[in-house]
Amino acid sequence: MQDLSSQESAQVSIDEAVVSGILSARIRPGTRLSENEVASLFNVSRTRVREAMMRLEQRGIVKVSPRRGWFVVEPSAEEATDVYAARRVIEAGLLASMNHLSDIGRETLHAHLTEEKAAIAAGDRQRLTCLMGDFHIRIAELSGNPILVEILRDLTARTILISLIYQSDFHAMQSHLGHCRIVTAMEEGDFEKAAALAVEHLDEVETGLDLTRRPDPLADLRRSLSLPPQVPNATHKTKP
Amino acid sequence: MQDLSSQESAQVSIDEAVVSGILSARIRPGTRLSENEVASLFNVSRTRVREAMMRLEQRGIVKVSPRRGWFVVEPSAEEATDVYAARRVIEAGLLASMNHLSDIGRETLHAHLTEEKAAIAAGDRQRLTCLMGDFHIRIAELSGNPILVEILRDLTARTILISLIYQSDFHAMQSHLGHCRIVTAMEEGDFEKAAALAVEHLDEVETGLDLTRRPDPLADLRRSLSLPPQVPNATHKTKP
DNA sequence: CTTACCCATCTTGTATGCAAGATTTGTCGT
DNA sequence: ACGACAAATCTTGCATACAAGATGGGTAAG
Repeated sequence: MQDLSSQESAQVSIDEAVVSGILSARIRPGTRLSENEVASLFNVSRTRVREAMMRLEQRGIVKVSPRRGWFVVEPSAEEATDVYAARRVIEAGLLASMNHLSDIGRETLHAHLTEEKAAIAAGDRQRLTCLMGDFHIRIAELSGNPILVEILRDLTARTILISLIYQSDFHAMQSHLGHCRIVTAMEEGDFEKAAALAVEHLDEVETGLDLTRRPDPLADLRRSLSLPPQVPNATHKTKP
Repeated sequence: MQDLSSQESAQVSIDEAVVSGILSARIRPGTRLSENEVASLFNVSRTRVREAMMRLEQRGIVKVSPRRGWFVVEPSAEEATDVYAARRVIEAGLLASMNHLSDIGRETLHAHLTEEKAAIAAGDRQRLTCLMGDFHIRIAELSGNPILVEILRDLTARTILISLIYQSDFHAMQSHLGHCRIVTAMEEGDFEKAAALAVEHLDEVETGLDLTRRPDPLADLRRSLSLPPQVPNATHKTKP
């Protein structure tokens, strides 16, 4: 996660670098990933970049616009609701299927909640985004099922992209409390309740989205120029 | 699905052909997929075959053995249990999250059960394998969530590979009855019960596996020579 | 000033070439 | 008859070359 741009960048897989960049909210939805640029960053030929992109496309993380380029996906409103629905199904099923919380599991979750609290106190928004997603991956890891972990990791990545598009202001404290409630239910051994809370939590987050927003193709430039984001109707066509 | 070997085979995607071959149990686990051979079958260059293989690998359907070749996966016993566990989680979560069975949904499911019955009557085992998997995909489709459909399709493909390795004799009627029970519960509007039945059903099928079997690397040759399958200790090392 | 059009440039799509490693087969020695 | 060794063959890994399409900028016409 350190020196991706180093010329010696040898063992860092392209796939991991992109996913990690998304999970930590360093890469925004719609970001263009030029085969040539990525290739030179990793000191490999386009071939390997393309292979990575194909895999990432299969995972729903990037998309190709024919002969135009590869872009980090910008989930549509419909896709966003699909992602949340899928997460509700899988995470609820996962929690409901559990019947025991191991000691190290409890420790892991508590450590995570502590980190969340620290990030809230520090006001580190990027780190918070990352942690909020990680929580659900931690839970998946408790199942010990790598298939589910993989699925939820990718869905989490898409969730982060979604929130970067549609979330005007996210209430970190609310999410944190949701996580706390889930963990409490798990500690009580009431996994049905935990499942219900997870569904509720995901509903809350989804409700907090503004799905009427269109992804802003100028976001990058806007940010570079330090302009306020998403002024509703600021096109030049004002001619009364 | 017809003329893959036709020289004019144009619009059939390689990915789909492989997956469809697995879902219909025409391709066995461990089958070698040579880049050159596939390329000439589809009248394309190795490049596109490799791209397809990369995607299929990401989906857990093929694996590459470095500098040796691409092979349809032969899930280990551990992977097999992971696949079934994941299916239990997702399918149970899916059913539990439903609250309504539409009319066309009911029709679709009934039509499917009728097909199952017909295949049992006809004794068409290959078709049965295909239908048994399709049932769960049909249910996923009821959710209208393409993400879940895709996930379950791939898990079903792996399930079929698993049963080809570890299932000595599969009790079609038992599975069929399991499906019938699930549909009945859904028609009663009792989706919690349907979820529980789905878990039970998947447990039954998983229990029916003989996970001590090792995948037989000589299966293809054995079948070609019309030899009895899986003679336990038939190595040449018999020297008393 | 606006609009239409064309060409230079940049992007991916696909094929091909070459190198490195694995496997197999044939041969030789015991 | 058996086992070891070596060369030939086949496999993927990766880079590169070239073609086709998309984009953007400049120019000329209205």
